[in-house]
Amino acid sequence: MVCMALTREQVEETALGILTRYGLGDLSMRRLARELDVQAGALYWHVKSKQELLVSVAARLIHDLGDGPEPHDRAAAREAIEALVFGLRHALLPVPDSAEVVQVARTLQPTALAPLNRLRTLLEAAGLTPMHAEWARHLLLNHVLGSVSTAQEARRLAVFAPGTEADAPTKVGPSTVGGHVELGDDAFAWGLAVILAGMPAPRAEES
Amino acid sequence: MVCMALTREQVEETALGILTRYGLGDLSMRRLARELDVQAGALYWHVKSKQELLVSVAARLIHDLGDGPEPHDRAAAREAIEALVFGLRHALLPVPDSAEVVQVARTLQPTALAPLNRLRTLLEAAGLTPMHAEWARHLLLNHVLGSVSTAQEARRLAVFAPGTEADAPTKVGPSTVGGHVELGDDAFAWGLAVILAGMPAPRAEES
DNA sequence: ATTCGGCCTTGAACAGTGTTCAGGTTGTGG
DNA sequence: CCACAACCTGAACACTGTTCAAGGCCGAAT
Repeated sequence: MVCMALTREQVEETALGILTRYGLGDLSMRRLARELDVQAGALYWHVKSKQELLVSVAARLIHDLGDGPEPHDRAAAREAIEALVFGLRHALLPVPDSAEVVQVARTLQPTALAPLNRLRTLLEAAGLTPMHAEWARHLLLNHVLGSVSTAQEARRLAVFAPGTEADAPTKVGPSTVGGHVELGDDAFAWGLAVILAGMPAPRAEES
Repeated sequence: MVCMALTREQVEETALGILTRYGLGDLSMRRLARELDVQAGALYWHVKSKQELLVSVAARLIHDLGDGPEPHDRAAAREAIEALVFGLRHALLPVPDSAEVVQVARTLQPTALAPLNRLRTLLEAAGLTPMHAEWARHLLLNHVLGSVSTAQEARRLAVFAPGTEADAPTKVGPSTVGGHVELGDDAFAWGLAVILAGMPAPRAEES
C-alpha cells in the first residue's frame, strides 16, 4: 500500500535517518517532508513542533542503553557506570550532531531520556549521596557530550580538508587535524578515569 | 558627529550588548543593524559572516581572563587553574547563551580564545605532560561550559514559570526548578574538585 | 444509499533568517 | 576637478519553522 497514512514512528525514523546521513543542518521540516513524499504542513499533525520531534529522535538514539542488571555491590556499580558511559559515547559517535540533539533534549525535557536517569541510580548504588549522584551525573554527561561533540566537529572539518591524515603514516604521537590535537578514545577514557578516581569514596558504610 | 562611519568595534560591542540583554535568539543581523541605525547589508562590509562575528564576541566575553602571574611551583599552578576556571564561569554566567557562543567559537577557531590556551600552559606547569594537559583542558572546559549552559537554561525557564522559588522560603536542601535539581556554585565547585583530585600527580620530579 | 464526522493532507501564506550585490553616496588625495 | 576608494542602501534570493482554511478520504449511522 503506497498510500498508507503517515505515522509518527515513520516521521521519527526518517528524521533519524536524515540526521545520520546528512547531519542536523539538513534536517529541516521541508526536507523531512520531501523524504516522506508529503507536504511540510502535514508533519504538524503528527508532531507538535520541531523541538519536540528532536526530543523523540534523541530518545531513539540512546533507547537501547537503558536496561542492564542491577549491580549488587559498589564495584559492580562502577563497572556498570563505565559501561553505560562508554555505550552512550559509542551510540552517539556515528551519528553527526547527535551530541547537540541530546543536549537540547536534555535541557528541554530531562525525563524523556531514560538511560540518563539510570546513570543517577547507578551512581547512588556506587555509594554517592543523591545530591552528589546528580552532580556526578551532570559531570559525566558533560564529558561524554563534549567529547562526542568535538570528535564530530573534527570529522566534519576532516571531510573538507583531507590529506592531513594520510601524509604522515609513520607518526606515533597524537595526530592533529586543522590545528586540533586529535581527541579520540584515549582522551575520553582518560577523562573518565580522572572523574571516577576523583570521586569521594565513602568508606566502610555497610548496610 | 552622528554620521561617523561604523567601525567593527562598534558592531562587536553592540552584538555583545544584544546578547547580554536579550540572548542569542534575538541576536540577528537585522536586529543588530537596527540597533546601529543601519541596513543589514552594511554589516557585511565590516564582518565576513555571522559566525566570524560570534567568534569575536566570544573573544570579547573572556578577554580579560588571559593575564596573570606565571606560577613558580605546582601548588601555585593549581591555584591559578582554579582561579582561571572560576573566573571563566563568572564571566559567562551573567550573559545569556554565552556558553553556546564560546562553544561555537572554540570549535570554529580554537586559537582565537587566548585564555583557553593559557589554561593549557597552566596545566603543564602543574606537572602534566603536554598531551594530558590538552586532555585536561577539554575536560575542564566541558565542565565549565556545561555547567554554565544548564544554569542559564534553568534561569530562562524560571523567567517563564516564576513562583517555584518563593513558595518554600524555609527549604534547606537543593532547590528545584521545573523538575531540575538546582545546579549552582556548589555543584560546579564539587565537579572541579573531583577533576583536580583525580588528576595524576607525578611525584618527585624536580628539575 | 446518503449523509455525517473524524482523520489526514494540501497549498498557500506569514514572518522571519543569513547573505549577496548592483548602484549610489560620501570623503580624500592627485 | 576628477578619480578612486571607503562605505552604505535597497532589493532581492533561497531558505527556515509554523499556521490554517480548504478539501479529500473513509468508515459508521441513518
